[in-house]
Amino acid sequence: MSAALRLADERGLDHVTVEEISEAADVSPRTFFNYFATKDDAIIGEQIADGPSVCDRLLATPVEVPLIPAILAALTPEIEQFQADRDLWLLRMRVIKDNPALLPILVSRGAVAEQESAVAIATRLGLPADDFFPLLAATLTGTAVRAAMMRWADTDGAGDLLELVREAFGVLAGGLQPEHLNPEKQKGNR
Amino acid sequence: MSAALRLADERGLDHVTVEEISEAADVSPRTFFNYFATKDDAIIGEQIADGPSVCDRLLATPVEVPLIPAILAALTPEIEQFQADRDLWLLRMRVIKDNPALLPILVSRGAVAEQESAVAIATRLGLPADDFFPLLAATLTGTAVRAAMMRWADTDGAGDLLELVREAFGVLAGGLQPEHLNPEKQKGNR
DNA sequence: GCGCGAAGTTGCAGTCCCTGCAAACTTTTA
DNA sequence: TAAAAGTTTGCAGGGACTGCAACTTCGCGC
Repeated sequence: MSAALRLADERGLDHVTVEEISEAADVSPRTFFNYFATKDDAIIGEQIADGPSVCDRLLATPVEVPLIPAILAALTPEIEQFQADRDLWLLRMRVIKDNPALLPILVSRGAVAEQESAVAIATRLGLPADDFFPLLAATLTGTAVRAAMMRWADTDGAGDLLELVREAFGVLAGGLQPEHLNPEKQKGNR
Repeated sequence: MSAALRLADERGLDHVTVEEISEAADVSPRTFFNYFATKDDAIIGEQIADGPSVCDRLLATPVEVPLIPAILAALTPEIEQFQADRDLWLLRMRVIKDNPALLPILVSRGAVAEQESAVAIATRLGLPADDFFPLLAATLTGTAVRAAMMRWADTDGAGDLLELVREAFGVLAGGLQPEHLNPEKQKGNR
């Protein structure tokens, strides 16, 4: 994975062959494919295998807690994990940004987790499993997290990822009003 | 495109080769690739080449109109176009649902348009082009539209797509409160 | 140390996606 | 009717990916 990321960052993903990656990693190309189904998978990584744990945490949160804070709380440990693997993720996001074909793949990985989250949200709210709202809530919050990560990567990890996610959730909770952005910055302005 | 959709629907995308598609369409495989960069492109289609027009309409809407209604209005003609090509899109969405690998591609097509919309939103609100909010608003609304389309396809196009999009935007505007869903249905309940 | 089975690694053959190039073919224009 | 412009096609080839069978590696009881 590191070999793939490094080479893709240096030369661009399509100018790197699986043969080169495997050579850099000291394995045969065949072995590469024993671990990654596709070349792209070596860049994206196993992914936020958080599906289960996020859902578990979401279900464990008391029902009194409003939806958005509950989701945010359930997500927090994952976010912190991202920050812990800061360099890995910044490199990964840079490569993804330079190879737009990868972004959709990143999204689709989240889609599975979102599907599961949707079910958790439905049970939380006592809605039928096939209601539109839980799905919508899951995909929208997932998008918010992803946007925050992009933003984080765009600023080279200068800001605090968790804070960015909070901002994004704030906008979401506030009904997409610009005023709800950057609450802490606006505090300083008043 | 129809040949590709038909065959993919019948057998599953990975059990159809480009050679078969081109044969069904009475062209050579080489010609296929003159029109579609990838096999997947034949399924997804040229796509919502609405990028420009949606932005234009958004910029043309008076600034007094709140953001969400403005975006909804700018989107409406496209949505209606989807409904007009109902069968095409329902088939397409079914194939996409059966081949999850395609979903990311659909998303990425929208991503370009979203990027442009973000700029339009920024100018509309008088925010700097690199502000977080416009990007967030563009990706969130894009996600809402996509979720509505999925929902529409899931119900086999039974409901009204535009109405579903309105519901999704309502949830978005209402800060992700379940109460904001299905306003017209709730009317009947009161 | 020695067989032995499980697990991991590799090579090979083959399919399919996709590309550049140049030759044919078709249509338009003069 | 001949040249120009636009399309379609075949061909050669690179690279992703898979199934299979052989080969190494490693731990373990003897």
